[in-house]
Amino acid sequence: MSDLPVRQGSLREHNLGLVLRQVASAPRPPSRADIAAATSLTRATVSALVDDLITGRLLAEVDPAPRAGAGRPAAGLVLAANGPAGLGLEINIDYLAACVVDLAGAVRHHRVRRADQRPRRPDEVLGELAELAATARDRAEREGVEVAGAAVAVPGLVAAGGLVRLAPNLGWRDVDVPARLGLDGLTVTVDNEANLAALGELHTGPPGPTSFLYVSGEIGIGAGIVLNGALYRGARGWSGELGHVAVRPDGPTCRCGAQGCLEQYAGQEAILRAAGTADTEELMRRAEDGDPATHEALTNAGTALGVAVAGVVNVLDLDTVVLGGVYAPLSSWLCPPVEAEVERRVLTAAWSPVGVRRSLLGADAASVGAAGAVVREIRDHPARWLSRALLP
Amino acid sequence: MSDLPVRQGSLREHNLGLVLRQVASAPRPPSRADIAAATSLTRATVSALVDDLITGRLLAEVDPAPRAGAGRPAAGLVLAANGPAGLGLEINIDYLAACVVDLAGAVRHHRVRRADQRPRRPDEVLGELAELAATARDRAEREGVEVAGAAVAVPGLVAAGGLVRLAPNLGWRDVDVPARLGLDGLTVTVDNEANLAALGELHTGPPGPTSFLYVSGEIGIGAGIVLNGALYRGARGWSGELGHVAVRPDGPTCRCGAQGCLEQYAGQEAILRAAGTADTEELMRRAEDGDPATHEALTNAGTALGVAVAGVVNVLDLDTVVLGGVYAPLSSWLCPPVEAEVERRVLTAAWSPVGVRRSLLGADAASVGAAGAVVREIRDHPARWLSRALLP
DNA sequence: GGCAAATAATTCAACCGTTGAACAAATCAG
DNA sequence: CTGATTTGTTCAACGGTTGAATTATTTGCC
Repeated sequence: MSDLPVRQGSLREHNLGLVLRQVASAPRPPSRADIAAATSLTRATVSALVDDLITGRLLAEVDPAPRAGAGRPAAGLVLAANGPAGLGLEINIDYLAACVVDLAGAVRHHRVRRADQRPRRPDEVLGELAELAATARDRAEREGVEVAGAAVAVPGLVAAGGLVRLAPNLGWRDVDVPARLGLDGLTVTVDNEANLAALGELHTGPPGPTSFLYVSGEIGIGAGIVLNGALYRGARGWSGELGHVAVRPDGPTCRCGAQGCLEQYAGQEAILRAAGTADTEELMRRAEDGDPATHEALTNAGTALGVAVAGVVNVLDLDTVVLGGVYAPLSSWLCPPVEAEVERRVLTAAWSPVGVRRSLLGADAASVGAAGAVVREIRDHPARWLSRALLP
Repeated sequence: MSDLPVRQGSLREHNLGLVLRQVASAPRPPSRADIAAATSLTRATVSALVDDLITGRLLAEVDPAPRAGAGRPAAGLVLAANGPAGLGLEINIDYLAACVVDLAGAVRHHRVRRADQRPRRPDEVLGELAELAATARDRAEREGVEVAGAAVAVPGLVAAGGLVRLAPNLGWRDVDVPARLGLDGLTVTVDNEANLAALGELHTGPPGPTSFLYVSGEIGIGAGIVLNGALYRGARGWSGELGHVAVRPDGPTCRCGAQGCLEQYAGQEAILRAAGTADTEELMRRAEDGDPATHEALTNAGTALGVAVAGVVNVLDLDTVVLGGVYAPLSSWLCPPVEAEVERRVLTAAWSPVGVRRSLLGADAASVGAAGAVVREIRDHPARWLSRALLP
């Protein structure tokens, strides 16, 4: 219940977004008349709105598709490929990533630099990330797309203004990411890695479920929660701490101080320890070779994960669970036990099944999701972009 | 992202609601000028909107409050006490209830009829509830308020259209409540008891937290989830099954088939069994007398509840937990162990505390919340009511 | 007691965005 | 070439908000 007054201009803002989303979700380039029919706006209104969107470089006309029957050929409308684009950045334990996604959702640039970030100081890390960002922006603008904003994915808790309150596995505390990145003139938002990955998953591929849990397995275990097509961030923005849900209340003590946290059973380190190896690549190989000890370790982790996930699904009534991060490549072994626990423990599972599947985007989910979040913001509120785009 | 077109009339609809909510949330009757200042609408616009709302019997003018200084006295605006009202009904294991709440939120009528509903057939129960509803409606209309709709609180899972899919403790399955109630001409909605109680809690007293978990302890344990001031119902409307969250994955078998569900540790029957009594009144007496066995039973139940609640808070980042149902009168003994577990297990609790408190409305939460939900619907979408009110 | 100042509410022309109908543009079928 | 058909634009009308001017009603002061 947004308690803001609504003036005449708000009509325009809303309907601009409506038309834009209509183009975005259409299976083939729609005509102005198609949009009018789909939205129940008038053709006159749609024409006026489309004119604004074309001059604002958000839409473009394409050659008329060959039509059957009589009538003037329709001009197809598509999201502009040379309009504004989003810059997505990711800081993770063992790599940095940058990518550019255009308004149509295409990944125009993507680069990952692998290195353990834990021994480095925040300034070093952010300096290198700024370099990655600069080259990504440069490449993109040489292709004719203008980077309109940036989003940074971080494995930690983020407070208002982009302050990283705590990133335990990086050893960061109270780091002001936007200030130290220094991307001049670009608005920079910072968000939890699981949140942005969940958004990436939400907007990738054909329209899927609009309420789901994205579980991001890394050193810690985070979760992004999408409810009714919108990311839920929590009362203070710190939702998704799935790794510290209790699986056994009197289990081993976690580094957070509590006992029996999920992280102690299904965190990356716990799985490696149980499987008797120190390397995820090696774990994958052993699992593929059918090593029994590895399979047992993965089944136990999946069972613990399933207990925690079932609790969340019981409370939130979600129909889909997506496994991402390091869980994605391991999903063949993790999904079955997770599914079994969910099936057993979710009250409503009997008559409405809960799907458990691996992430579609895999390791790129967070950076692509971050860039996608920037363009999605423009797509949902085109008026802001239009008023800014007309100044220069 | 509501994908509906916005026409001129939508402006009016939104701004009517805006003005109405402004009056509702003001500490004292505001003038038209006050509303204009608060909403940044023009005084001219506010006047026009208020005129519509007064002729629609949603607002009323009161005598000007004595003002300091010069100037024409302002006419105060209040929510109409003789306008539309909501009828709230509740079916619970051991009582039926009906109440009427007017637009201003005042409880104009309230009646509870205690009797064990478990041995009775749904038709009998709904027949008696219809009687209660009829007298409530009669009383209300004799006072000059028009009952505009009804909402029914049920301890079970409700599907679209008011079909009670499953109410395990009543022994109901697939009962079409609106059809069998037969309140002619009244739109009847049905919802889970915990959901409506959570709404009641949200709108009672001074504006409180907008994201919280309402825990309803009865024979089963349900939860109503309020996120950002709105009830979250889940992907299919079956959220809040807190009672079947696993506390100990290998604990005793629950009647749902799974093991170690919270209900087995903190359900009403489990508490009574552990305390060695069969009656809640007796339990209360023993607790107040300081009986050690009773205290231990309550502490153990509170600890189990705390483990489950901490998991939910970790995932959803809520700042408040409200204990309702039978937990409300027991809250003196339940809150401390719940708080202790939340403090220990919620990662962010260290720097942003989570409040645990008893329900303000107590046993009336669900019926009052149901009636409140009806008037809230009118308050949030006054245009619908206005267009209907002008017909007769 | 009368008058100026102050505040509340209403009136009215102007403006903005959508509507609906009329019209121009572009193609196909015969 | 002509009529049918569909797309897209133009334009007067309409609904809703704005802002300034006007009316209404009180207090304070001489």
